[in-house]
Amino acid sequence: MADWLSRNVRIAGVERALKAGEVLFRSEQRTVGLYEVITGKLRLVRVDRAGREALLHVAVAGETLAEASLFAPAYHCDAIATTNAVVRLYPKAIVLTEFERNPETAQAFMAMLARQVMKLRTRVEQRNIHSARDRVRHYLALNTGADGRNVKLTGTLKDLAGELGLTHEALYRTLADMAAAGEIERLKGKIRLSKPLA
Amino acid sequence: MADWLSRNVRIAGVERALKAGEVLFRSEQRTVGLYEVITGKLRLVRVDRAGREALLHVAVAGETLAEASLFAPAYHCDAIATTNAVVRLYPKAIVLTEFERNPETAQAFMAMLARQVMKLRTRVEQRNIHSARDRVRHYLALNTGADGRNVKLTGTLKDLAGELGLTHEALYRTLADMAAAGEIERLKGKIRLSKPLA
DNA sequence: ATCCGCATATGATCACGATCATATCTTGAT
DNA sequence: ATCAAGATATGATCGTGATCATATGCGGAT
Repeated sequence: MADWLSRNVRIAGVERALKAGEVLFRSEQRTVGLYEVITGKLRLVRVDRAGREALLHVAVAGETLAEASLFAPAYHCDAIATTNAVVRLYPKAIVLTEFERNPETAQAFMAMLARQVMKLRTRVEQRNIHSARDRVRHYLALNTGADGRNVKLTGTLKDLAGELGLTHEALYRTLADMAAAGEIERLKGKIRLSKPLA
Repeated sequence: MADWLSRNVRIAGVERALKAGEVLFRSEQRTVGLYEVITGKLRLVRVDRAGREALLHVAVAGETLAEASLFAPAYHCDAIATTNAVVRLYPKAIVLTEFERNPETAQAFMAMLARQVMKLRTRVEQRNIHSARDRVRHYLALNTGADGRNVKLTGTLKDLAGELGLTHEALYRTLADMAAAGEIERLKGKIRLSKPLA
């Protein structure tokens, strides 16, 4: 994570611990930089005057957050710790001058953003699939290893369910059904497709 | 659209017309640059050996496409015209040297990518909302004008339904219900919230 | 060895959005 | 003025994923 930033930037990172519920920044505040989530969860929300929150994103450990703040004078949403959390701040001025001074860093950052865009577009597309089974198939098809047969599972099935936009129950059932139908094989820490596709 | 690129880059753009079904590029091919969709629709897919397609994204007019190709030696998916289409190619070398020569262009590009990431994250979050009504509420809350009361509708309701990941029928019904319940007012080309939230 | 917390299941029920069908209204072209 | 195509509705039915409940398995802490 944060492999996009040069050593110069990384050493300029400032860690900060947040208690659950604590506010990292609020809309309209002057931007100080972008953050990396080290541990815990933050939520990005837009809040109306009545205090209702509209959820924009939940950032978890390893993710970067408020990238657009580099190019804007003020934040456009609120960031609030959902759990106890630790974040690392990369000050705007340092990052931007590093980009100017060292085009390679700038390119690495662009590449990281471009990859994220790709990934997110794919996820949006995945959510257009209504059938749980087809959604799982879509995920498996896009995550097979080089052999086109094995899909390594990182994290728990519950996490995967969240990533797929399914309830864990639905995922458990779907996987059980697919295994019963002989479509997949369930191994320790991975899933194997019965008929490889690559 | 493409307001991120400097004049130098824009004039280097090369247009190309595609017939429906025509392939723009295939996975593994050497990258020549990124594209902007001028008219029509392209789909980005990953194809397995059996010829099955896994849809990654559908790019429509105004969108940019294959941004990550700037930083990779080969494409990682196939791009196929779904309709007759016109695209404009911005050659990799020109774009990249422009980034080095003119940091402002680089920053504009980064900013564009960062905004896209934001937007896509928000959309993914929106898709986590299951109730059609709440999904519409989420959309309205995030798209009110400065007065916190009016939401301008660009395009048709059908388009909006697609953006929300609902069928048009579901959206029509939901809007009708919300209007009947006095939650919203339906004006020409816009929707007004009965109780403003900002 | 025991206990606790959480992941993993699986069952029963239900709400709700998808789907298919049909009708009206709007818009633009000729 | 006429016509066609597409957007906007609205009705009826159905499938399936969400929800609530309950049980078991498993790993880690003490």
